[in-house]
Amino acid sequence: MKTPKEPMKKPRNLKSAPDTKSKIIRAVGKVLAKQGMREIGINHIAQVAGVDKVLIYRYFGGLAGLLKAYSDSGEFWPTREELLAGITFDGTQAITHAFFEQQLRNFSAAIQKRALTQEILRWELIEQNAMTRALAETRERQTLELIAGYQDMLGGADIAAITAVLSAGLIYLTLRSKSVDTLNGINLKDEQGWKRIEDAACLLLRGIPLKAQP
Amino acid sequence: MKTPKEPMKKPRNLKSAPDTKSKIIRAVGKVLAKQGMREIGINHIAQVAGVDKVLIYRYFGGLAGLLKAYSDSGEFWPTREELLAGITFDGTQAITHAFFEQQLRNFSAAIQKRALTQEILRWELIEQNAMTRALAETRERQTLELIAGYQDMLGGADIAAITAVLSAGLIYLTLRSKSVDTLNGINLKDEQGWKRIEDAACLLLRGIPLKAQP
DNA sequence: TTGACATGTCACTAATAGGTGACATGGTGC
DNA sequence: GCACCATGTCACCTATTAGTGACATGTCAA
Repeated sequence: MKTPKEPMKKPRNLKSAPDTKSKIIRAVGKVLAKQGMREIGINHIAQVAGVDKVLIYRYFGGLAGLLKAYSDSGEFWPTREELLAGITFDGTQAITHAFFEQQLRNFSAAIQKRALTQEILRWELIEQNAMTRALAETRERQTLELIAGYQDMLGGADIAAITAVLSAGLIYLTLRSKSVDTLNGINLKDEQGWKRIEDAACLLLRGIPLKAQP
Repeated sequence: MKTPKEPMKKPRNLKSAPDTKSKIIRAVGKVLAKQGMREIGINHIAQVAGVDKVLIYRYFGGLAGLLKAYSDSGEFWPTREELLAGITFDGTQAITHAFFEQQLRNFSAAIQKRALTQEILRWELIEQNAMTRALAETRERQTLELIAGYQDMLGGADIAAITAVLSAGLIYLTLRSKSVDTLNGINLKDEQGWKRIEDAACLLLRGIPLKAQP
């Protein structure tokens, strides 16, 4: 038996629902970045947001709705511009291996700096929910758009599969780097080790046959 | 208030500790394979094993000890023989790209058929515990041994990094295939899609410079 | 035979999870 | 002024979690 508190100690701010909703959504990001998916739960989010959990049910219908709302709220994947940074390509030159190599290095850097994205990628491996599904779809669409333009610049190689293998490799090594220091004797926690990895990926890239220049 | 049961309904089998221990350890594998790491807990394991959870504390000291015991109990990683299956190599021939390609395909198949290993790999991305640490160490040692012999057969390429990238790619795509149907437009749930992936990886492999034959 | 020990059963605690019902309060439209 | 409704607070529920203490019973050694 608990002794009831004096009700209404804090006067609520009326008409503050949008503010409250945003506090809740931001709390999802906070928890995800700091503790990872394991700590995502109604009670914990409510506590971090400084909000009563009942409001999560009222405003988002529950955890699933909240996650969906969260996934609609931010930039979780490298943009096309980010991937093409440092590349001058006007569409008229012949495509070179260096063109792909730069994108690969940009991709690697982009993934590594997004701690939140890494958490979401981890989550996607464990379970499906409204959020992971929505994000995966968006990503799939963006990637397909990007690589569609490259297919006929190659000498018949399967650009989708090549991209899949290499980006998967970089993603996995990035995710793994949080929980382990070295893999195959490579230090995943310093720049030197990552240079080895990216260099290796670029070397592999050289196996792709490009279309002969016209 | 619960009504106390008649004590000792089931007569216990005396001297059955080894049997009980084994039941508990097997339960870890069962739960891991069927429900994944999320369901690994003292209560659940005890229930699946059909055993009182107190015995887990007594015999293994808790969850950590149990996981360590489990990790010592099985084959979770492809053996050297499995990787080299279908390859005839007596150490005297010059090494070829086909040699590496076959190993890559063997590795891909080996990972894909080990549902339990996949769960453990997922787990390693989420947390560290006695079990994941022990398994990762064993794996690291085996891999280093295997590739050490290859380094000087190559024309100066970083075999450790290349292996890391490609196997990481295959692992990630395998793990991802449980929760998603297509990635980059590739169907991860049928053989055709996996043929595209393995072919792409083999194509990449062709970028590695081999040592000129003497 | 007796006593120590290994094995196993059960009841219990404390913490935390997800989820719901009741209610106070203040702004808004009538 | 009055009734409605959005906002917010709180107390409660049931399930499940990890972990511990108490005790019954069969086996084995002395």
